[in-house]
Amino acid sequence: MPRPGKNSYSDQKPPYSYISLTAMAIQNSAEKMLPLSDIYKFIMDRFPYYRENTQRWQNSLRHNLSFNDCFIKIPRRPDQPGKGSFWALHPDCGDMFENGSFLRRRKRFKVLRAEHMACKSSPMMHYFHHHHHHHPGSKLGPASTVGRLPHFQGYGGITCAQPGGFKHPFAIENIIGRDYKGVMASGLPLTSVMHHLGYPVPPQLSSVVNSMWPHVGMLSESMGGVPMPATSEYAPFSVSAKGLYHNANGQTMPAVPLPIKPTPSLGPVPGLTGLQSGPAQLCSPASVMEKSDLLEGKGNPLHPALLLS
DNA sequence: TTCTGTTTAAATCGAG
DNA sequence: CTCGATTTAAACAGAA
Repeated sequence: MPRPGKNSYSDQKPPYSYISLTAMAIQNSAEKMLPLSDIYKFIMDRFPYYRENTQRWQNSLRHNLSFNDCFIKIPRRPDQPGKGSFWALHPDCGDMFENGSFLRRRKRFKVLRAEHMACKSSPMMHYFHHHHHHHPGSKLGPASTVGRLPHFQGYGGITCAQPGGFKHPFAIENIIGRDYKGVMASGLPLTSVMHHLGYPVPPQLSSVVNSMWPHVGMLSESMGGVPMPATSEYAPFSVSAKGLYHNANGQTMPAVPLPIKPTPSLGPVPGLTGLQSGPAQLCSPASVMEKSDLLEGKGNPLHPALLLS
């Protein structure tokens, strides 16, 4: 039993890596994306250990955000106040936490230089292409490993912010808000809707976007059935409605759905490399080689902390 | 100025 | 022990 006043087990360093902690925070948010400050907040709120030496661990945290490709930056809309971008999980980092240890991943996914550079020059284009790639045709389908985020729901029945399953920030629901069903039913082109809502929709991307959005919805596939880890050191905590952003109409309005980071591919994307234009100015050869990529592994689910009480 | 974000380098730790 | 993931430190640029 933890003793009040004294250091208790809860003050010990949590058995999670910064990557895990950050992902927990992001996953816990309604929009599946958070500004840096909210990530800090999330961690400090439930892990007393991180209420100290903030300068140190926050620097490490930021390093992780930048260094790991599993985290992507999503720009704020001009009308959204606040500093910095929103951080989200890369759609393909689904198995990141299935490696038996929350401390470290088993291995990292290496990306080919060509693909890396390709995505640098045109993130959005690459993003869509990338996803188009492992989607429909795949033998694996929606609930398959690729293109889905892991079991965040169903932890011992403890609630998560998204009962219906994970909603990627780029998911249609998060882009156009809850009216999306009506919108889809209306038959209006997605790009029209996006444009109407103020999202930039490059003309040359229209066709791609329109064909892609419907599929992005598969990311919200719920896993469920994930057993609660035996270790209950870190009790569940409650979900606070963070990461929610509204426009003047009170409608949920996530930031611009435009990934900045390169989106590593899990496989070849035939015929797509020719679509980008211009050099990859943001992509230094060194970083291409060193940058970590998607995570891979298997084992367990992210856990306890995710569940708030 | 403080906060964000990127990057390099080195130390540390775990798994095999 | 080695390899590679993670952590820590630190320099630095840029935005709010």
